[in-house]
Amino acid sequence: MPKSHFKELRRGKNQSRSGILNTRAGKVLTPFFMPVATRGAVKGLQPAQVSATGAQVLLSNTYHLHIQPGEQVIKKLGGLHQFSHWDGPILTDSGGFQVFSLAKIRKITEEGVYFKNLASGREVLISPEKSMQIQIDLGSDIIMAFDDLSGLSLTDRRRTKEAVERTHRWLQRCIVEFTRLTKGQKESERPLLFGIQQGGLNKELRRTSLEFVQSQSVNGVAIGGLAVGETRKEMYDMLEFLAPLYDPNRVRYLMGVGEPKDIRFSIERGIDMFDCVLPTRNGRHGSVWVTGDKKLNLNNAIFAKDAGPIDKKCDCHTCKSGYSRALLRHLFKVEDPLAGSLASMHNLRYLNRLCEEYKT
RNA sequence: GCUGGGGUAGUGAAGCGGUCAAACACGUCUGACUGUAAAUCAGAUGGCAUUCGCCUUCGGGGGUUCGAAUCCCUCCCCCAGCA
Repeated sequence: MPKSHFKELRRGKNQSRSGILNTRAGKVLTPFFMPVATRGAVKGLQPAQVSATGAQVLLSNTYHLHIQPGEQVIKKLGGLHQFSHWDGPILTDSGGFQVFSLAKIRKITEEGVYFKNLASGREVLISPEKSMQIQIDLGSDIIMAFDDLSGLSLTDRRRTKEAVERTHRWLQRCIVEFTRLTKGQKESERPLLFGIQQGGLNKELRRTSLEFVQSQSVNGVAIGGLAVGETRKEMYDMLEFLAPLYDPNRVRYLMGVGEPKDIRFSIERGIDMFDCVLPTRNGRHGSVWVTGDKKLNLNNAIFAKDAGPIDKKCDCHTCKSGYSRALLRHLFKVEDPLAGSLASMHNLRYLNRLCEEYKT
């Protein structure tokens, strides 16, 4: 069992907790939200702008960076931190999500997953070992195991069971490869490895999977395969079910979530880490959160002459600088990318501020 | 003034006797996005009713025809060339 890298500092509302996660790139206060920088950059934002939203950790993607520009290029240029100008910790997703999101162009085998690279037409194999190698080459600080996300066959018990079992076998292969690749590194130099729990909407599978992952030599436990199309009630039921089963000494990461209310619910069910494309994707599409977890669509005509900021109570760069809803609507209408950037900063700040509420 | 080409819904632009309230694109309005194939996608877009449907449109006016945006006459306006 690896030395614990997580320290719980205090308990809060319901089952929430705050603590410190130690990574080789620095300490991180939990709970926290990670902006998504799939291809090495948070779309439309400079690292300093991302940092100013309160973000501590960035999430990048193994599959996409492997396809382009390739981990060898990044390694040669000093690693992902130097390449993308992000000094803080970086978590890389393993490519496991692409098993789900690119379902139409991939083939799952026991060896790994074959993806058809849409740009070149070539087949690309991502196996548990390959995923580890790529993430190590990228210089990731938090490495995710390569999992099999069964997605919406959530109700198909056989497929779900198969995915869970394969995820477990792949986790063991990931650990072996990770250990091999990091042999000789000091504890303080070694990246963290997180295992991913699956099980769809089947509680027994979820329980078994969580127990399995927590029995392994991993630094953190991730909940995968939620928020992929099931109802909110189904997701909440599962988070409620899992809450008492977590290892108290390890950090817990709910992958791909999400909406402010979902993050609140999850923090109060013991989750420490989140990531999601919503703040940035929605931001680019004109959708912003305002006090009360409400959503506004800045494209709407009612904002055409609205001189106010997105949210009077917000302390983000966009709101503090006095950019009006009218300006933002106009910039969205004329498709100026500045609109998406300003809205993304606002949304990221909204989620980071939400997490900060649980830190004291 | 002559010759030729045009005037179609917010814009551009199809249609050239019936299946035309009128393709398509843009614009506009609304919605959706949860480990990013996503600065993307979906729907609506003459009026009213919004279930059947009804009403008013294709520069203006007048004809032909069972029936016209589509054919004829006339007027108005644009564009090109020639005077």
